[in-house]
Amino acid sequence: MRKPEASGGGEKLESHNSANNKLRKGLWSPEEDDKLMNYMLNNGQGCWSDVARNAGLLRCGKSCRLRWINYLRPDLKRGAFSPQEESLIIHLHSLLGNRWSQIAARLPGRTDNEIKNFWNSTIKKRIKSLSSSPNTSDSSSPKDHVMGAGLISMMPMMYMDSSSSSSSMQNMSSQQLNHMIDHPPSHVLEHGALNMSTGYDLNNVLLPQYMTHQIGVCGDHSFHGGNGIFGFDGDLFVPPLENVGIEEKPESTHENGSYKNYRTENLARIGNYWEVEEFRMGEWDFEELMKDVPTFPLLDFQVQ
DNA sequence: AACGGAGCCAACCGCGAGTCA
DNA sequence: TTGACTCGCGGTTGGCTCCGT
Repeated sequence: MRKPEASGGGEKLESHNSANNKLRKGLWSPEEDDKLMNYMLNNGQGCWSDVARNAGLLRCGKSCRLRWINYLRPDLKRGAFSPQEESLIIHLHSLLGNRWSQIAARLPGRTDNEIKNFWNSTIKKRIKSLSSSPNTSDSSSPKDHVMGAGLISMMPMMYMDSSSSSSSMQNMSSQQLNHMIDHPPSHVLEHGALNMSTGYDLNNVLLPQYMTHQIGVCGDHSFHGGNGIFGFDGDLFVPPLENVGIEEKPESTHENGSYKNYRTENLARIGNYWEVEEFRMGEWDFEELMKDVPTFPLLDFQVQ
């Protein structure tokens, strides 16, 4: 947190304005929040520097925008991330990398800043701590199929080429691991860890393990039954992205289309977790998938 | 009770992209 | 085409809170 201060700065160009010497920085006071909230509710969003001026705030437009988006917006969801949201973030991060705004757009009520902070603190820390766990080298270990051990075996492997070995992952320094977590190799972003047709061995550890953990993460939290984020209906596993707005595509499109739905053959329950004993993967072309990204439905507050 | 370290998270910063005159 | 300006994004900072000693 930053202490409120009455210094200039903020937006580059606004700093040219001598009046900006009075611009406030740092934490927002309740009075400022009230002013901005009232203005936004009455007038809607316009030019942010006008918002700042017209609302009677001694803030730069940029600061007003940030405050509105990250804190005052009425549709914001408060509180801790649910297991489903956590799983979705991990999944989306594996697809999108550090594109927090795009990830946030698929989590109603959550902001990019919130997700970024959550990732950098909670998830990254968890991944790191688990990476030092001796269990993570044995992908066949049952421990690997439950929440916790799953995250680390999932994340780095998603970023690995199938020719890489899990043991080489273990030899990575934490710095290297950090960098890889933050910056997935380009081949992952370009071709996608989910591009089943290019070099990812679907029949062994990589994706089965990943999918297992998606399930494991959810545990009893509404996964089974199809009402959760990761809907599960009969033996058809619905890819999470579909549930957050990707144009639905028929299952039979794998020849010319972009992907085919996952299909689980058998689910085995291990304690509170579900494990996929065997399932098949269809094709899911990442580039095709990403073509849809800009066309995802906007959240309500974005459509104005 | 006091202290210090670690973690969290609100907010800032710099940059690139888009728009318009 | 160019420059001024705004917007939005991702990375980073640093103050507050929590927790262990």
